[in-house]
Amino acid sequence: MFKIPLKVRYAIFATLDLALRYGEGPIQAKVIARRQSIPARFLEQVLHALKQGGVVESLRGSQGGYVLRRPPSQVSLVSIVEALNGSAESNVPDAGMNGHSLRAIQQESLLLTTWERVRQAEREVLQSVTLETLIEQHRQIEQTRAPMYHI
Amino acid sequence: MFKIPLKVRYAIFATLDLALRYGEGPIQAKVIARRQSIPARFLEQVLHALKQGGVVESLRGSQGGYVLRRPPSQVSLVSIVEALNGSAESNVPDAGMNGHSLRAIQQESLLLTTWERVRQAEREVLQSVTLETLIEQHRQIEQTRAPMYHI
DNA sequence: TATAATCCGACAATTCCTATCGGAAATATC
DNA sequence: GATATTTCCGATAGGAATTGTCGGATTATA
Repeated sequence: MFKIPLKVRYAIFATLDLALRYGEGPIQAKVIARRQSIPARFLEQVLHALKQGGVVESLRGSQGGYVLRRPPSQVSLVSIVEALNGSAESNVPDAGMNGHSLRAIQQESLLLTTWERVRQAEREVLQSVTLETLIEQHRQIEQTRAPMYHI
Repeated sequence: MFKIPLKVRYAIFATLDLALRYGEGPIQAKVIARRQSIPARFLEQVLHALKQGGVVESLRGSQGGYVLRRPPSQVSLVSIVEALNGSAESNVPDAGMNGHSLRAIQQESLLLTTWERVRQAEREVLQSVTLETLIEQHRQIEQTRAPMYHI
């Protein structure tokens, strides 16, 4: 239905990178960018947004970098996605609503109700997936594939 | 999480307009556009897409117009949304995947799995809502609000 | 034939996404 | 304290998607 914005993809890969090294001190944006093939300057912005959203912590200055604010098992994808959307994401078309009839406004609010349910459904799925979940799945895939290379 | 594209909003309002007059013969795009405050020329395109998606039927020539292909209770929002997206909507970044490591590809497919679940969740909600559902809700809102105007 | 409608492709305007850049602020290290 | 390193912040450019317009072809009614 809806595409994954590149921003979100980058954010997940970056946090996944941090998760794999959780507890080993801060990691620089530049390093993550190289490892994950993400435009460095763009990733800076993404990480900054993640910081504002409380997903990561930043340490400025030399030897600085980024760290997950909580263990990978506590970081759900919904927190990442919402950090990037500024968690404002008002879908209400307040502007352009001038001169519309009461009927139109009611139709509008009706639609919003439905869309709210859609968003809630999205949230529930994303909330159920954490960075640890992804890492775990990743490991399982590798384990089942590894034997195949030996045949 | 995700915004409602205007296209989709228009499509729902248009089909809702058709639903309210289901069985009364074809309705012209121009008429719907006026009633729903939608740019007429743009609505034509939207209705055309809805026709390709099998949601509406069109009757060309004088006295022509559009008709729902099925009764309002049989038209779910998912069919409307998918009609507008051409139901292709591949989210796979096949291009730009060159030179990526196996690890990156696995991460990618991992993400796709999760996103597939998100999309499925969206679909389920949208499938559960039909034009009749919306009309019914609309009536209920009006009924509960009507008494307030008399106070 | 005249009129009214959809159909179809092209295209313009606008908004959003992606990406880059320059420099300011903060911090560790020497 | 000086220097190097790194995040922080705002501006902005390029491109893609969305939104909207237009002209005329096609189809059907009367």
